[in-house]
Amino acid sequence: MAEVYIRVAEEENEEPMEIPSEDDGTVLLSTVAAQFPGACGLRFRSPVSQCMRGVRLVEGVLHAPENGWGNVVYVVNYPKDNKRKMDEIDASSAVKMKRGDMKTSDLIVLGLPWKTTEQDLKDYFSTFGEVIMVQVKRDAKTGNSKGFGFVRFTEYEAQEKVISQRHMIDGRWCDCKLPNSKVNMIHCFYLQQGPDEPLRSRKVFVGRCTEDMTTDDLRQFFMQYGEVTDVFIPKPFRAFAFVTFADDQVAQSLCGEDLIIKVHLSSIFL
DNA sequence: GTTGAGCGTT
Repeated sequence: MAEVYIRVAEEENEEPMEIPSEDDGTVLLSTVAAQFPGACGLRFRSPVSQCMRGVRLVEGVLHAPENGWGNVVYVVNYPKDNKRKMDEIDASSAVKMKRGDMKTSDLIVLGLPWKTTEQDLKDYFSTFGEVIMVQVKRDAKTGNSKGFGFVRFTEYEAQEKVISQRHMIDGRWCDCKLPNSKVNMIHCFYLQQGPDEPLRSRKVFVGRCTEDMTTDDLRQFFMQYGEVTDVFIPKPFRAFAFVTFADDQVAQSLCGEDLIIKVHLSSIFL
């Protein structure tokens, strides 16, 4: 599919702005967010059903509806009641993504041979990029290696490459990972909450479902509120479903709402 | 003087 421009506006009846697609016909959410800070998705009015429909969003990539993007005006979705906060989050993450200057982290190196020294580590990892720190963890008394260590690169690209593969170091296969401490920090960043806060639910209960509702129906419907990461419908039919969003705030905002889905009325609870 | 999933004295 060739590059096209899709028409996007804050509201249905407002002057649309043309946003470029990628070579494969998809549109990046980051491209939309560059013009509409805080955007979390797109929706449009189906010419057939006259209902608003969500645009499929998977990991930041917006996918065209069945018959292509067409000439309809796409309307920007914002996280409900949370525009300001998302502005800040998106701005900071967008800057990091665009400039490619994501900060590197120490990486834990697991499975090192007992004999491996820090010089060995530096020599090995320097083939991936500039190394700014290596450590081999040792027993304080004996000085024996504990069989693991840490490494840090200057370039984020080198870090990604190193994490993505296994490493043969001095005759043993080793793994490089983000240390748990950092993984927790990253989780907190994406969940927009502190490490001590109780986990906020990203999943809503959808009551009064009808048997003709498919997971795709529910996904299409709820995408207008934010990125849907999972839809679960119990089998056999039990008249309810669970919909999980990428953003817990979207889930919170839908709590208590009554929504018309495929003509029927469903009630939303957490 | 050993070992083989894990998570960092400064």
